[in-house]
Amino acid sequence: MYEKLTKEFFLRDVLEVAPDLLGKYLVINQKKGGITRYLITEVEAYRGEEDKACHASKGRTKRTEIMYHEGGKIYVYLVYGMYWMLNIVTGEKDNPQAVLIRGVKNFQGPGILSRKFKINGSFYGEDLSDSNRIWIENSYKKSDFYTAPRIGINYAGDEWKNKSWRFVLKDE
DNA sequence: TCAGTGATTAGG
DNA sequence: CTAATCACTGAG
Repeated sequence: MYEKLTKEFFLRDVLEVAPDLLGKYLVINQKKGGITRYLITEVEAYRGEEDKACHASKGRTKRTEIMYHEGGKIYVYLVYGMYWMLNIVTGEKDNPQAVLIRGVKNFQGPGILSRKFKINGSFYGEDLSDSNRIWIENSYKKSDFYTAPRIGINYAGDEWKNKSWRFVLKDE
């Protein structure tokens, strides 16, 4: 049986946690349909107030508050009036970072992923190591991945737009 | 390519 | 209160 990841896993820097999440399992427990596991295939890192693509670059607000907590919590928000984005807060307290779950096996795209899993605002702040409806499980397979620029952040300016902070699992 | 869609944010 | 913005998707 796989092990649920504990808080320590998420307390590291987002650039360590993000690639480490590839090949692990996102586990969703829905009342109807029961427990399902999905292989994480694509993620992006958003790192600190200086990262112009990170929501925390605009400082601490009600929405970004959770990113200032210590790692292991869920950060969700609605974009374009339709799509919930699923993020995992990483790093130490007062160091705003998060990993966007951009794709799982058979479900590429963060919007449709959340629609399928019925992720919504009620997941905001949920603790991944202490939740009965969403968590991450370890896997022992070696994950080969490549990196690429993040998507949908043209507003961030060249320096941040061009960083290869998107991590994609190979051969999936 | 481009519009739908509504929470969030800054500003008056 | 107003108006702009937006870590997306699916249709054409």
